[in-house]
Amino acid sequence: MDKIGILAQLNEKQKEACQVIEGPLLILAGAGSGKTRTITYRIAYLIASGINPINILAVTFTNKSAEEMKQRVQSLIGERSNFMTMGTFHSICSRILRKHAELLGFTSNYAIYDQKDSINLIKKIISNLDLPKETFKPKHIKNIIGKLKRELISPEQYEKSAYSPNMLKIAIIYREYIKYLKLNNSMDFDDLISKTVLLLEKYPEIKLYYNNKFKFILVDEYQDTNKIQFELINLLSDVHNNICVVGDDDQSIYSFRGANIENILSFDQVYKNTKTIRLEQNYRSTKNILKAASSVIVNNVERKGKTLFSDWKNGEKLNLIESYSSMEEASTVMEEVKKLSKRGVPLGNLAILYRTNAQSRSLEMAAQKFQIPYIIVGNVKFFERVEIKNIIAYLNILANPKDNMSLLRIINVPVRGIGKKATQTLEFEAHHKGKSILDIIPDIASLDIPLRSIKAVNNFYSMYIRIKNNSKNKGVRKTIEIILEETDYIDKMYNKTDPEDVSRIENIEELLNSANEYDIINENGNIETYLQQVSLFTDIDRWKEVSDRINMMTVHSAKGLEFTGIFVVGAMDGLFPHIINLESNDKIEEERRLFYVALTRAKEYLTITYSRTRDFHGSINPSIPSRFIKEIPETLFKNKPYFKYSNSLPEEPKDNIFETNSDNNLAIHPVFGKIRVIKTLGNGDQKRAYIHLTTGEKKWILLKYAKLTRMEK
DNA sequence: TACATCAGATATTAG
DNA sequence: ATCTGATGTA
Repeated sequence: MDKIGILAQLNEKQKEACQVIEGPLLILAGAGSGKTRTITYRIAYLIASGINPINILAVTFTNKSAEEMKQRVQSLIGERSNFMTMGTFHSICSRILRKHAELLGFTSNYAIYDQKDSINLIKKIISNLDLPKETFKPKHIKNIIGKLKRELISPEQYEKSAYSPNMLKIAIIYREYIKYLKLNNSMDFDDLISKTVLLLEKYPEIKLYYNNKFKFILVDEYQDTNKIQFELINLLSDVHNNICVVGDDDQSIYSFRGANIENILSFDQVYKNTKTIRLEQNYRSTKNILKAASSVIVNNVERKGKTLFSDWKNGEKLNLIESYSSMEEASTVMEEVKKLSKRGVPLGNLAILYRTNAQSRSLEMAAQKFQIPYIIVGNVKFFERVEIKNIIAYLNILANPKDNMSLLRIINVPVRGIGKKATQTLEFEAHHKGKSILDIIPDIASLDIPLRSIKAVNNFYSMYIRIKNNSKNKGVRKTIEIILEETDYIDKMYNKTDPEDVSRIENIEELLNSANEYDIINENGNIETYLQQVSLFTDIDRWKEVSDRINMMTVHSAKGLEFTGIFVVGAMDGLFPHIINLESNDKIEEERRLFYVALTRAKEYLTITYSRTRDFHGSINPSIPSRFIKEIPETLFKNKPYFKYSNSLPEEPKDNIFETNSDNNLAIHPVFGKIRVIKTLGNGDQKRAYIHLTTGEKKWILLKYAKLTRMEK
């Protein structure tokens, strides 16, 4: 397709976006305004204008969207597009780092640690330093370290700025953490970007090389970039200044990952002579849905402000459904799903969106009860499942023998008689000598380890060597097969009658399939590149829209997607907006943006549901509808008035608080009917009871809100 | 060393 | 309700 053909398929604003080729360009693209379309056509237009695809860099939010964009550009201008560079910040950086790892004291086969790996490592460091893990919570420390890395603050700098003893301790943990990663030739997610920035800052010739390579840079979802990502793009675009960013300040939802909304809000001040284009025509949603979404987002103060319009029909009004419990809510949603499905909407065009992953449980149960095929995206992430991580750990030590973390993970998995004592000695010795554990295993005879374990370790080592030799140049799938065979993994680990185990085996099979796919696509592939690709893969990347399964995911995962029908469930104050973010206006505004993202995923049908009670730690708490629902004009709803129950908390019963004792534990519960109290916990406001329902089900309830009446035995 | 059992803490979102 | 880590037992 030529330039004219490309432009012919766009509206005026979109055309304009294509034709600004040089200099900084800010595209403010509202929800559903054809953003992806504009970006792909703009890239095609650049290439059609004679720009070499090799000089184009496009940064996307997920690997999946990079892949899709590549396909679409290719269908517009053909095979030439293969020479572009496209990917997420993390994947692009990991490719750059592979080339230059030596300059930073790593080798190109470095391993990438995910969140869990990092936290495990921090846990270990904290216990090695004999620090109390109550004060130094590993997850919290990980967040602090991540933040420091994103701001390029070294442990030494942090130490200098510390104003409390705990901060000094954290500086030490941070220092140890970096040391350990380097010793293991490993990087965490934050390193991928911050080390690339360091590389470009430190080596002007490398910076110049990439500036000349990536003469045209495009960044999607710019509202969710953070400081270090800004820095990276700034460094890469320094010479040519052809930087095009696309985003929507109303959809900035990743501040917890350091996303800085200021990046987009002040882009035109940072980059002089910025051309700004607003895409305000919405092609996705019906007028009613758009109105609802707009009336929510106008309540935010921190925004550039834009008005979306649509030529589409008004469409159906929104559905608002109230339930008593999360189970009832989930069931009602499934009934609605059946209705839409009967009206001809394929299940694959529907999505249920929720604020927290934990909410997927009741939805999953209801889907099973109603026999509705479903797919849950995210939650327990595929590559974080134990069975997958273990096999990946075997691959890791083949690719990067210095990776002690992976070695320790599998040295006794499946169990082979190498216990705590033996691994501790190995670890201590390796640390002492500044070597990796695999390095010192040949000297094991000289260590203070019981003979039985020495034998086991030696057996493990010779197995490792066998796997290493047999898998040379055999492809990833074959390598995994050899690992499974040599370790007798499936037989030793799993019992084929246990349904949990069956699904674990299925996951391993899925891993084999994906490895096979990798082998086919990458003729010159190897374990190292496979691992780097895989460790940056997410569930949304793996997700394939299938026509006959309903999609369930968090609102965050749904970013960038669209569906014919959307169900936003759990729209309660304290859940959405989440209780943790009620403390400040900034945070509530982000929750509101998140709600806005949820609503704007819908094309034709939008249902919002909430429940009067909320499950928490197994107990049931009262709750009220989300404040965001109240920001939607009543007239946009099918059903009104929309609060069946009163808008306040259920009244607290004064007299009927049930106290159980050993000789009388039967009661009548207002919701569950006849129950047996098995045990009670806590006191006063926190008193909870573990009850046995006549259905055989057991659960926790909060006594404070349960009107219970004593019954004779 | 391996496995069972129990107490205690604990869930926001995610590359 | 579920997960983790500590303790006890074979």
